[in-house]
Amino acid sequence: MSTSTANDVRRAARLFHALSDETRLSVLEMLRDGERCVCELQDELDAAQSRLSFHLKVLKDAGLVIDRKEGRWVHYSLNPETFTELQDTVAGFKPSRRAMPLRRGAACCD
Amino acid sequence: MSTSTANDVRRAARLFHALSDETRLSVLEMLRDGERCVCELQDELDAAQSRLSFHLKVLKDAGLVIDRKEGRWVHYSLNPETFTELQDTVAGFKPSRRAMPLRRGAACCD
DNA sequence: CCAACATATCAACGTTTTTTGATTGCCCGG
DNA sequence: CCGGGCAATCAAAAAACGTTGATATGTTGG
Repeated sequence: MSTSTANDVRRAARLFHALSDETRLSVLEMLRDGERCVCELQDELDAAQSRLSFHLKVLKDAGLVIDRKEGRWVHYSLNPETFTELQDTVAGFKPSRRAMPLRRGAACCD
Repeated sequence: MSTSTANDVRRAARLFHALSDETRLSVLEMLRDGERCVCELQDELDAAQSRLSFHLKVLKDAGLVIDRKEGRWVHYSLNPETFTELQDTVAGFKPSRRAMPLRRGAACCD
C-alpha cells in the first residue's frame, strides 16, 4: 500500500503551495483560535484589502479554510478536515523503516 | 507557549515552498525507501539533468535531503530530522481545542 | 431609493520561480 | 595524460506568483 498516485502528488503540491506564503501562514495562525472576519484580519495583519482577499481565496481553494457570510461580513475559519489530511500527507513522507539498507558499495548505474 | 514568531513563520513558509512542487515531491517519494543517485532519479522521473539538479538543490537548501558523494556519483537521501520538524510544524497549525466558541451573533467590527 | 460599507474580482505590472541548453569541474578507466 | 561520463552551475527565456489600484457586487441603515 501507500504508493502515491500522480493525483496524490498533485493534491499535496497544491496544499503545500497554499502553505508556502508568510501572509497565508499568519492568517492560518490567527484562525487557530477561532473564526475571524476579513476586516479583523486586515487590521491585525495590516494588509491591503485586495491582497488579503487574494490570499484568502488561495487558502479557500486549497480547502484549508471555510467562509461563512453574515450580512455584509464574511467570517473565515479553519477547515479541520484538511488539516487532518495534511498531517496524514506529511506522515506519509517520513522515511520508511526497512528503507536505508540499499545499494551499498555497488556503483549505482550498472 | 506555541506563539509562533515571525521567524517560525518564515521557516515554515520556506519548508512548504520546497514541498510545493510535483517533481520535488516525486523525488522525496522515491527517496522514501532509500538512497538514490541522481542518474536513477533522472531515469525514473525522466527529467532533464539540469532540471533535476535544480530541484535537488531546492530540497537540499531546505534541509529535506542530504547528499553523499561517491566517486563520480552523488547519492541523495532523506534527512529524517527535517521531516520530524515538519510534522511538528504541521501539528502546530491544527485548530486548537477551546477555539471555536467566539464572536457568536455579535457583529465583527463594532 | 440612496449612500456608505465589506468584500470580491479584474487587469496591469514587477518579481520570483522554473525550464532549457550550454558550459564547467570532477573523477575514473585506459 | 586523455576521453568519457556524472553532476553542478550559469544565463536567457518562459511561466507562475503576488501586489496594486480600480471597479463590481451585494448589504445595510437612513
